[in-house]
Amino acid sequence: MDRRGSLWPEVVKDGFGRKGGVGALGTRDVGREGGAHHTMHSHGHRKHALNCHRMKSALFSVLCEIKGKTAMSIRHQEEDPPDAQLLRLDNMLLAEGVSRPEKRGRGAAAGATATPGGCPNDNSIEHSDYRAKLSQIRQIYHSELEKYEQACREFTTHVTNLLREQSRVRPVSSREMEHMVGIIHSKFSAIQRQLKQSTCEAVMTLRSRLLDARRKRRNFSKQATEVLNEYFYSHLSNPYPSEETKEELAKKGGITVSQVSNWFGNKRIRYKKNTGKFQEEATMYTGKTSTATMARGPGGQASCQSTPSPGDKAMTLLNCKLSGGLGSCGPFPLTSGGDMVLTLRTLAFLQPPPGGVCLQPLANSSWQRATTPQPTSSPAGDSGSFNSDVSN
DNA sequence: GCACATGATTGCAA
DNA sequence: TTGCAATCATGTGC
Repeated sequence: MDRRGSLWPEVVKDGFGRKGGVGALGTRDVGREGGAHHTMHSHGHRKHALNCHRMKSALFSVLCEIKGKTAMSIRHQEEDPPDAQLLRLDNMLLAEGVSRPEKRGRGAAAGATATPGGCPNDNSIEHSDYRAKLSQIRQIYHSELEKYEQACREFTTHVTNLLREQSRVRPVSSREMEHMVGIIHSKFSAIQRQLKQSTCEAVMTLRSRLLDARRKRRNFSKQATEVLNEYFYSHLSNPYPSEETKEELAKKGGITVSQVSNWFGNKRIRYKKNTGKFQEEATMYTGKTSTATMARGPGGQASCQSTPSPGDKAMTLLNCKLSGGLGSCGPFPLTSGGDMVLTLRTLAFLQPPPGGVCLQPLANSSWQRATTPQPTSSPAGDSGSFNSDVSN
């Protein structure tokens, strides 16, 4: 990263090595002043000799004349157009949260969550990785920027001092000084631009690796799947968890709320498409929950949302019966005490109320035929349309 | 390598 | 905004 080493001589050359006697004389003199080849004594002696030289005034006027000519070229170099690329880089670094100083906690996360396709609730490993690496990039960027700025300040002071020194033997206008400072700044800003560009590239690479790989997925843990399935099958008549429930499920499963939403979206549609395929799973989970309910006893559930509604169980049971034939229950284990209770509850539930009102929870299960209406007589083996049969 | 499972994304409609 | 449906892309078991 030794850009300073290559830049400094370049600027010096650009500033002092210009064609013409003035620059040549000045450079040589100043160069020696800054160097260690000559003693201060001999240096002062030369200066004195120069100032007392009888030709000094004549030489000075010649220098002024030449200066007048070179000033024109200076004028031509002024007023660079604003750098659009630098602006873009600045904007991007600002947007990525690199330009502004690092904030702790939420501030640091903001950069990551503002990304397209990023999930606001996503605390995945990838995102924490991203934030950590972005933080590293930010630190490097700021330390390098600080270094360059300091170097720029030092060098500007250095050159200004040299020019002041030179102004004793040659005409150095304040305009020329400003011009020289401008050159230095432009050189340093070129370096800064390079730094910004590299930083942008690093951020883009990081993003493409960790954030934009949106389709990267990992299967949920067994626990997460179980939590979700338990809820789904125990609320089969209305598998639409509320926001609070989603949060609860997310917490239980160690996943995000949006992942819970995705999962339920996928599950509903896949269950609806192929109910038969999910029979075993349904049986397993409803069996589980009913056993759990039995073990806990009535009222054992803290949340009524987690308690399987009779309608759900009835539906699962009927699903089972219809797919396996009314005489047998296929894989559904009717031998356990819990399932006996379940059957009784189901039968009790299926009793039409005195007012003759339709079975409410089962009516809710119309989600399965909400958008793709199922025919009243379903094909053999497809028990997905039984709800309409029952509720009718 | 293939088929299937599954989480994520996208476009659309209500 | 939410959910559905289709689709994509990756994981997994064989």
